[in-house]
Parts: sequence; structure tokens; C-alpha cells
Amino acid sequence: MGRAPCCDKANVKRGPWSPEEDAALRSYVERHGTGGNWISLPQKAGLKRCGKSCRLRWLNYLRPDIKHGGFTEEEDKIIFSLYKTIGSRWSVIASHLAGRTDNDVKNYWNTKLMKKIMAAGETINSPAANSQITNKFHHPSPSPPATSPPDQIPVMKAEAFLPPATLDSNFPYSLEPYPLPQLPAEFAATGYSLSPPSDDLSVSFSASSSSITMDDSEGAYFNQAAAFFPDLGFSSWTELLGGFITSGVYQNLYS
DNA sequence: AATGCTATCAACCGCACAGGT
DNA sequence: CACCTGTGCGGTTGATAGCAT
Repeated sequence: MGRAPCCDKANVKRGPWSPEEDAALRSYVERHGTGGNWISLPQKAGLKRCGKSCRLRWLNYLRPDIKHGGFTEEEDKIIFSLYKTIGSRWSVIASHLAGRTDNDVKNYWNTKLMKKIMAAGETINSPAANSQITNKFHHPSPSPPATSPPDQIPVMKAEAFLPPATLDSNFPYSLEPYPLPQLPAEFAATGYSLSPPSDDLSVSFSASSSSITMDDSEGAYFNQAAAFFPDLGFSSWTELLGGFITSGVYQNLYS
């Protein structure tokens, strides 16, 4: 038996809230509080709404201390910093921003801030990204890479960080190294290896597969990287390094 | 002016968890 | 200890405003 729904969907109103509904909810909560029970609140407040819907409306819109409108540069920094540290735990991130809700922060990140950061050449490496890469390795590979000793070992270098000079001068964040994803044991067994960021903040990638072909000019981009990891299911540096590197220059150090 | 596309954000959904019984 | 219920959370959807063609 499945869990009973939280409310009778046939008898509750859905969709955007009217000013009258907002007024009724605000008035009730200001006079009585939530009473610790959102489920029974709509009936007491004379609203034909689901309790969860009332809670969401109050927390995200009607609460008196809610701050609407644009995010400041300082808030951008806090969000970015916390995202890199804890990932998409929006409620935790929002708790560090006075008057902001998790929904607000989430929407802002997804629609504006991530693009702003990407456009500036920054990389975003969150714990969530690391778990994605780990999960990917746990999927069975259709066919393992060749294990015979390679004739040559191409070494690819991914510039995980662009030098500050290439950034938009208005970009507020400093560049700092981040730890590489935790790669599982299966990865080492394939003959591939990933080196930690070096002094110049780049990441080196070594591979033993002779199927890898790169020209020796600077600037090999994603379309060429698509041949990197067919057996592992990776089609790009973006996927390999956690799904967030979408810009940068990839250089072949071997000719 | 009409149409299509994109960005934004409010709202919903389903799941996990905590606390009560 | 198992079950039930309410709450909180993150992911996703859908409406629509604004922009481009």
C-alpha cells in the first residue's frame, strides 16, 4: 500500500495564489501562527489549498522578512563559495543569506549565477559533481580499454582554471585550486590516470589507449576530446571532471 | 504586428527523515 | 520496534514576460 496523499487533490486549488488567498493566509498566520500543523491550517484559514502549498507560499513569499529582488555581489560570493563546499544544499546556503529562501537561491543559481560564473571562465567543482563521477564509474563498462602496453602515452592537459587575465575584469571571485574528484579504483585499473593540479593550476591526464589521437597544435577542444574515453562512457572533459568544466583550453603536450 | 524563442520564477512533486504512538 | 504522519528539501515543471526575428 502506498502512502496516503497529504491532501485530497480533487478538492484543493492549485496554481498561482490570488491576492485574496495571500491575505487570508497572512492574516491567519499573523494572528495564530502555524500552530505547528500546516496540514490542518488551510481549513482553519478558510483556504482551499494543500497544507504544503500554504507552507511554501508563506515561507517563500509571504513571510515578512523575505527579501525580494536582485542578489548582491556579496551574496553571489557566498553562494558560490558554499556551493563549491557543500553542493546543492540550498536550504543551508539560504540560511547564510538573510531574507533569502532556498527556492530563491536555487532559482538564482540555475538561471543566472551559474551562467555568470561559467562565462567568466570559472570552474565549479562541488561535492555533488564528485558523487556524479563516482556513480558513473560504478556503471559497468560495455568493453574494457585495451590493457596492452601503449606505443606512446599521450598526455593531455586540461586547463581547469583560466589565468586571471582572461577573466572579465568585473568578475568578483578569486581563482583558487580545488581538489580533484575522488576517482574509484576501477579507474586506475584501466590504464588511465589523472594527476592533481600542478603549480600552474592545470590538471594532467594520461592515457594508455593508442586509439587516442590528437593533433599537436594548441587548442584541442571538446569535439576532439570525444574520443578520449569511449569505453568508460565519457565523451568530454566536462564529464570526466565532474560535469562542470565547460570552458577552457585543452593542449596536447605530446606530438 | 505576429510569431517563435528564451529566461525567469512560482509552484508542484516525490522522497527522506524525524517524531509521535 | 514498526508504523504513521507531518515537515523539509531538492529537483522539476509550467506559465508568462520579455526579447529576437
